[in-house]
Amino acid sequence: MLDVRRVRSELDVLKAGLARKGVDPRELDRLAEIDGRHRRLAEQRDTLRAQVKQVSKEVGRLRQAGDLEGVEARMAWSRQVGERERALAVQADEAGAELRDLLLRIPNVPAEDAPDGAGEDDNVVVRHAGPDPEAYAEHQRVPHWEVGAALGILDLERGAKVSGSMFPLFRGAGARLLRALTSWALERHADAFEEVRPPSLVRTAAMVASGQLPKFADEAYHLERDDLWAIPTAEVPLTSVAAGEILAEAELPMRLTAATPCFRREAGAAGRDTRGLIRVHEFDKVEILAYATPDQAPALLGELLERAEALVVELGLAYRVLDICTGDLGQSHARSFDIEVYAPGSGLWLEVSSVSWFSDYQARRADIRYRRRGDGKVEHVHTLNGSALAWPRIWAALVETGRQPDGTVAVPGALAPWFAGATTIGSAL
RNA sequence: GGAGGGAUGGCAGAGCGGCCGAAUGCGGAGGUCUUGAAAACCUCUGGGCGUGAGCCCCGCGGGUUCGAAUCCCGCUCCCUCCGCCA
Repeated sequence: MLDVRRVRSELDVLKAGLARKGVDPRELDRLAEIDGRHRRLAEQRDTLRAQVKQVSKEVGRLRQAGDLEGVEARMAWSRQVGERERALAVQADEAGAELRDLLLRIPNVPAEDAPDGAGEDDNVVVRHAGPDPEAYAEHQRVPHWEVGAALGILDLERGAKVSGSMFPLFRGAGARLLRALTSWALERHADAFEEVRPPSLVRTAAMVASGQLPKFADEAYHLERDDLWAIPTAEVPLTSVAAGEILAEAELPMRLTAATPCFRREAGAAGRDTRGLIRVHEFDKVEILAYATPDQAPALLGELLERAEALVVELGLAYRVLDICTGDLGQSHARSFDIEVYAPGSGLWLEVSSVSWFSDYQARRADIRYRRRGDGKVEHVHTLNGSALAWPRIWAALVETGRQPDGTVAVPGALAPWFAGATTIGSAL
């Protein structure tokens, strides 16, 4: 969430910044109004409270001295003031709750250098590598759901039987391919990232901290009986690892990586891209995440993007990198880059990674701070994260790109250690 | 799931309803001394809100009271034992 103090000191700057995300400036006026009301009430409450405290101390003293009349008089007075104090406290709390609720819904300010734009059509392609979409051969023009069914490595019907549509079931070499991707990616990040295996079910507080709640509750699976949420991404548990803590600057940047299942209801996307693996309710993903000082953040954003990109390159996929425009940035995001791979059989660019910088927006929600080395001051960290990578869409692109004239699929060289000598899927395995 | 015990500052650990935002020890920072270091001694050392007076925070949320770290209720987490279990 935003720093309320900025609402007081640089309201116009915030309005201008958030206007780039399409936020109505009147939202901020409302925020300023509630903040002012809250502060006035709190001040009045504190004044009364100070009086009660002072008089209460006198009561103690007078009782020691044996002045029972003085005690009675002050207790009566204090009772009255206390009543007014409680009434004001209720009002102040209401205003405080309203303020917090609004604050949790107002998006992060985009970074200066994020490109302007209204929506996804205005995202900027900053890099493009690999064959052009037209350059693929005819045998690569088969969609992955057909390739997968023909080779017996993807069984969407059985997945649907067990859990419903958009719950894929991988078999044989198809399942092995997913496992290989996860192991390989974790090992590729092991040089600088601590591997974590976090819980996949989290408390409401964790969902609020990273920004999924309160706004996007419909997108997440909620286990009502236990009041737990199925994580939509490892970002959620990893961001809350340091929640409520004050880290030492020497610990930063703290880099974490995790492979987890991800669950998404896709409530807003009913009927769109439902074919094959393009949009599913459950998928596996390796996430990389960092806590950093504000100074470290820009370099880390580049580092995370490089890592995600390197994986796509090693898998031999055509891809492009998009600089996400202000109108398409997520609520918590200050800056994001997406990586899309080309799937020649489906004829689609598929988003397989989103690398983002959240400035101190998530850290404020999660209350993650660090103590500066020099002056010992405490301030919020910056958080950054990225997928590296999301596997079902990679699986789709890999199967389509690697399809050979005989219908088998070539195993990417990077994954050879997991395929026991086999170089193709479909023949031997 | 059942029974009991616990939660206090970076850590350990005191705390009678009022003089407790909190003793003491350790740790950390600075200083004196020293050629340097150690030891010793001295000082400082939680977070948040507020322009300020001041206010809030002793796991979290309520309550009792003139006044709550301290009493009452609910919740969470940790430990021990029993049950169940991959």
